[in-house]
Amino acid sequence: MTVFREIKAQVLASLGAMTAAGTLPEGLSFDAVTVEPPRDPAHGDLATNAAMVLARPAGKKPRDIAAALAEDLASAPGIRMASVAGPGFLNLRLDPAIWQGVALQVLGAGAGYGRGVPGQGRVNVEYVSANPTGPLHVGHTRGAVFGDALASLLDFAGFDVTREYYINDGGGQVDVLARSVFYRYLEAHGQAVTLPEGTYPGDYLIPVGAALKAKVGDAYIGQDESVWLEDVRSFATDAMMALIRADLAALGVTMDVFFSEKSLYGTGRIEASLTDLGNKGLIYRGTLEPPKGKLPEDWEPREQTLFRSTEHGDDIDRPVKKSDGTWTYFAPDIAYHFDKVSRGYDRLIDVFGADHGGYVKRMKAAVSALSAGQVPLDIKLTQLVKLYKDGAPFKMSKRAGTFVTLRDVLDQVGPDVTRFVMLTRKNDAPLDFDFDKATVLSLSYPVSFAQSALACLAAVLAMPPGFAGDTALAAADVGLLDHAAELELLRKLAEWPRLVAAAADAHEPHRIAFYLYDLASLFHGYQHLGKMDPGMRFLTDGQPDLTAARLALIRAVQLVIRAGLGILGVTPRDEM
RNA sequence: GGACCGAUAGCUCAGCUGGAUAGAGUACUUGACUACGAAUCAAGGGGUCGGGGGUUCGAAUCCUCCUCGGUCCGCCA
Repeated sequence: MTVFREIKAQVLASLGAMTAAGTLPEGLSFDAVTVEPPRDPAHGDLATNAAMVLARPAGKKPRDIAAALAEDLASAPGIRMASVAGPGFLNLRLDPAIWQGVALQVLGAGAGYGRGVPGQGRVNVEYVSANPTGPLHVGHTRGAVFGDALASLLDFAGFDVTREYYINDGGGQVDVLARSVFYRYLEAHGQAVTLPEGTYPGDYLIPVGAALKAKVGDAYIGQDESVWLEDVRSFATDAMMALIRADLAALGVTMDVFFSEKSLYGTGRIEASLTDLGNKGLIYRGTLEPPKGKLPEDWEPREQTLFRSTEHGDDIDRPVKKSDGTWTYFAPDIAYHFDKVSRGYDRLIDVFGADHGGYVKRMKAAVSALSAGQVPLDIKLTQLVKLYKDGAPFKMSKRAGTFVTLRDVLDQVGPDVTRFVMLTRKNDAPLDFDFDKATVLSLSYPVSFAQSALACLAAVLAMPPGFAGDTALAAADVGLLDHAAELELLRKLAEWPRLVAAAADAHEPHRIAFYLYDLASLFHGYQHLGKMDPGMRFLTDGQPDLTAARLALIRAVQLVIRAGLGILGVTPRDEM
């Protein structure tokens, strides 16, 4: 039972009593009633808007309701004072024991403090899903970090999470990859080749060509594409996926499932998913309206096989077959999501780059249709990463050789800073990533801030003989924690479970990062008091009870910071 | 022509899904350490929340119309 739920229950009980006493009319909904910490701590520990949201339906003045509620709550256990403020806020000041008890709650739960109860449901998070045609670049990194942190957050919140990568190995781009590797293969045999336009020029394919030579010798030299294409494609795709997995591992990302698009072809699975839609009357032959505005030169109306996605919220119907009868890219994606739905997930999450924004509605429409509206799909778009160097925008170009890979970023700033920087903002806001700030000024980044708090905590907690162990600390007299700074820290710790639940619900891992920053900041302030005033040091000579209480508090802080960094995938460091 | 996302302090970003006087970091100004880690702390200045209209007790947040920036719009995935 968290503090917030406890007090909210008190408020609801009082409202119920007021209804029974006739102060409030019967049948009011209390759904809109919130009990939250006010923005300005001077207003009290908690505030409720009950009077204001009930005023209109009850036909009473907000301040009158608030006054009556205050009277009823004044005698409630744990509430020291209730006062009406502003237009009808009811500010509550709690018995300090309520907050002090939080330290013991944290110690009791240990690393699991704030963790949601298991059994929230099965959720599939698909992220990265970069084409297997080259190493990950900086744009993929954001999706990777975001998806990974979101998955960890949901896991912490009590969901059963699958982390999944969709390998786009079924389209034309892997044929291009195969041909590119074939040229490198010829090169490895000493032939002078110039890479034609439209192939992948990257150096990373040179060793793949050499590896192909080592595997097949000269068997493919002079042979027609029909002989080698399929084998080289498969060989090259495997090589690229090995590269990508290594990149992900360097970033600290591990997938549970790699799902191959190719596995959907020739097995009847695409057909089966479209049959399912067909049975629901959502597949038809038809001709799309030409796009408004600039008309493609070669536009002519053509009959195609279409998915009636407008039935499920899309703006126009979408083709699943090209005019030549082959599948569009949308068709295997439908089959893939059909597969995910049929694997029994309660909810699906896709993390896409911003360039897939136009794809969201049709994918949601497909999942809505395939699952008969039973499985919600949330699509999180990560906006582009704008690179800066020396304060100026840094252009990424494959041709100019200024292509910034995930490896480049990791080599410069390391995985922890990369992750934290990318997580200290919302996924749908653009991100400016400055190499200089991340390198030269990386110390001022929040990650270091949180890390330095951890280092300090570890140093202090390692020091005192006789206080080691959470069981010893759990016996501390936390009633001694009555300083304003201590109560502020306790209130922040009390928020953690609530924050985790809200962040998981909103699919917003960045809230964790900001919370950790705030918590570390409060800790630094608290720690500093000891520098000014010897009486405020953690280890107080001759006062073992006070020392134990303060160690219990900062041990709780340590546990929460570690748990939070764990969710973000940042390595907690006890030494800087 | 249309869809989606963004616009908050000089700069980089939060703002707990409608709450009270809009907050951090950074930069700037001022002050505080000879080590329980200054990789820190305290204080100060800095804002028409892109603009107009609307909804209500109350709007940065919701609805609507504009402006600017980004992404995308049948046979690339």
